[in-house]
Parts: sequence; structure tokens; C-alpha cells
Amino acid sequence: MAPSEIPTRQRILDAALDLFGNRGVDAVSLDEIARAVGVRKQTVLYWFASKDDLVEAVLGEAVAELLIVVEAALRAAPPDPLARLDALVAAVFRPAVRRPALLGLIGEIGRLSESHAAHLAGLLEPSVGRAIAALRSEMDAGRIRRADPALLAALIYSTVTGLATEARVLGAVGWTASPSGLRRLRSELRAFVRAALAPT
Amino acid sequence: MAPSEIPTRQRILDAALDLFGNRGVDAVSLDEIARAVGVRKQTVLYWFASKDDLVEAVLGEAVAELLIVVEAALRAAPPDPLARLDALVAAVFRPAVRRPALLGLIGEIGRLSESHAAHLAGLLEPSVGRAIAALRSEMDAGRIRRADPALLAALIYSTVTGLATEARVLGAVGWTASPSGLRRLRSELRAFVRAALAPT
DNA sequence: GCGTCTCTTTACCAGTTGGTAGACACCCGA
DNA sequence: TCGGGTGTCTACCAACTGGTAAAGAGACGC
Repeated sequence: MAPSEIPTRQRILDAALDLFGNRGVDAVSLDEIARAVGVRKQTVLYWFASKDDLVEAVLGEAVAELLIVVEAALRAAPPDPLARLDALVAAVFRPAVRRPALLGLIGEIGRLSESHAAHLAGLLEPSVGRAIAALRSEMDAGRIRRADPALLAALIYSTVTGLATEARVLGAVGWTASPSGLRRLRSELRAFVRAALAPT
Repeated sequence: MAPSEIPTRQRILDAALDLFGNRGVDAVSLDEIARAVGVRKQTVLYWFASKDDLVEAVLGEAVAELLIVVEAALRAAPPDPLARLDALVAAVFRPAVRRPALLGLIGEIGRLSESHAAHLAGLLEPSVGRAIAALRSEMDAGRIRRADPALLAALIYSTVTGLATEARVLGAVGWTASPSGLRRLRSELRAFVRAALAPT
């Protein structure tokens, strides 16, 4: 552990998150993760009893990390619903750019085993429930367009994360990841979501 | 070839599309594809010189299939831009429901090798270019909200396919895949995209 | 000095992977 | 009747997979 101050376990989690998120869980071997950390495969298996355990831990960390960022941004945001939406977009956007693997991994969830998916659903459930309740009350107050609040939440989610993760798609329409490109993308995303929710 | 009228090569492509789309390219072995077709792995390798070749062929077919459906729907749609959008949503939605692997595979593109991604970008380019041009001219005519047409196209894309593919996300908000659930989902998706594009 | 606890290692293993080599069966035109 | 395709097969292979067993290495209190 001497060469670095970060403990091995954490370094394994970090490396695994990047590799899993970028290339998919099944495409990454324990050997590869170990190599990235600078350690032998058996050290990985010392900290995580199996690859499955590692996947679960990585997913839990990724979700927790994202939830913390988002919840903090929402707590700091003004009460106006559209402004809160802007805050949400910005909060998801920052990690998406700085660490694309994080959202990539969230996107992986769909093809994981039932038990992993259920575990994650449990982690997400409180936040999702709160978001849906907030959307519903804003609808009742006439501040956003009336719609099915649960499906609306899913739509916002898929728009924001889908765009943030699929940089390839953006490349296909001539977008580049320069700082100005990022600003442009974020402002378009804001305008899009705002318009989609504005009361009729 | 006797037992079935569909030639082996096509049956391999079909099976591979389903498996790749549902579980990811790296997670599916040639043996598994062969088993699904009812043939030995070496027969797969007879028709496609390598797994990479097979991946390329499957992706090409998936993209072509989707483009045909979408282009046909758009040709049949009325000139009104929002109505055309409805047609687009419906066109993407149908295969997404009937054959979820198809869109799943498209979502896989992001993690493929550069050469595959470039190949697909080439296939998609004409349609994307046309879509962007159409959006721009509708903006000029004041029939949809003014925005960066290329990024707007990417946003629409990520909203529609993201939602259609991530059934797991929908499960997390209490949605179920019943016929009535599907109708509800499609109409919410329509309303969302319509609102996001409506002129201010 | 001695055991013990934590961490990382080397040495294996059985199963699976993508891929090669070559044989076998069948059909069809000469 | 024969020869050459065409398509599928059996038999292999080296490399890699996740995982087990057990042996150090170093720090710590005694």
C-alpha cells in the first residue's frame, strides 16, 4: 500500500468503475482491473470475494456518488421548479463530463442480473419517489405541464443521462467536447427540458 | 438447410441480433449464438470469418432495418412538423416494443471499436443530415422552437431511444409493459417531445 | 524472539473463448 | 460415373476466464 495513500480497496473500486462503465461489465476481466491498479488478480479477489461482489460494490458506489451530488444541488437550488430542473441538469452534467464512466455504468444496469437490479432499485427508490411527488405537486400548482408524473420523471432521466453518456451520438451531429461545446450542449439541454415541462 | 426455409446465414444474423442487443456483444459467445441457431460454432465461422465480422454485419442490418421503418413512416406522414414527430416516435416505438434487442444494439454502438462506430456513422449520416436540415427549415418558418438543430436532433434521439430501451428504468417508477402501459408511455413520450419543440 | 493478523503474492485448476485444419456428406453439371 | 462446389461437421488448440490453496512479507503487541 506504500506507494500511494489511497487504500487498495478504493483503488480497485475506482479502476473497476472506469472500466465497467466504459466497456461493460462482461467485457472487463479481473486480470485487467488488477493490471490497472498495479496489483495481482488475487488481490482483487481478496478484497471482493467474487466478480459479482465487485460489480455490486462498484454499482452501489456509483449510485451513491451520483445521488449525493444531485441531492446536494437540489437542496441548494431555489424553490422555482424550472430553476430546480436547471440545477438537476447541471448536477448530472458535471460528473457526466468529468467521469463519463459513472453514467455509463448506470446505463449498464439494464443488462445486469435481477438481484443487482433490485438492489439498485432499492437505493434509488427514495429519491425517485421524492422526485415524482415534487413533479405532481408542481403540476397541481400549475407551474409545470400536467402529465403522468412517474413517466415524466423517467423521460427527464432518459433525456439527461442518455445525452450525457452517448458522446458518440453527438459526434455524429458534428458536436465536439470542447469547453464551448459543453456549454452549448448544457444550455440546449436546459432549454429542451424546460420547454418540455413548461405549462401549456 | 432442409429443416427451415430461412437460410442459415440469416438465422445466425437474427439470433446474434437478439443476443447482442439484450446482453451486449462481449457477453455473448459464438458457441451461444450457434446453439440458438441449432448449429455448431464452426458453421457460424463459416459464414462470418470472425466474431468481429459478425458484429459488423449484425449492426449494419439493425441500422438498415430501423432506417427503413423510420424513413417509410416519415414519407407517409403529413407535412406538419409536430405530426411528423409523432410519426417518428411511433415508428421507433414499434420495433422497440416488438424487438427490444434492436434498439439495445444501437445503444451498444458507443462501446464498439472506432472502426465499427465510423462505419455506422457513415450509414446514419444521410438520414441525420436530412433530419437536421428539416429541423432548421421548420425553425426558420417559426413552426418549432428555435435552437441548435443538430443538438436538438441529438436530444430527440436520446429521449426516444433512451426511454424505449431502458425498460428497467420504467420499472423503477412503477410502469409495467402491458398494452395499456405501452399506450400510456407512447402518448406521454409524444406529449413530451411535442412540448419540447413547440414554438415559444 | 515469537506468534498472529493483515495484506499480497505464486502456483494451480477446470471451463470457456475465438479460431484453425481437415474430414465428411450432399448436390449438380459434364 | 465422376469431380468439384457448398455447407456442416469433428477434432484440436493456445489464450484467457473466474476462482482455490497456500505460501510469504511485514507490522504489531507480548
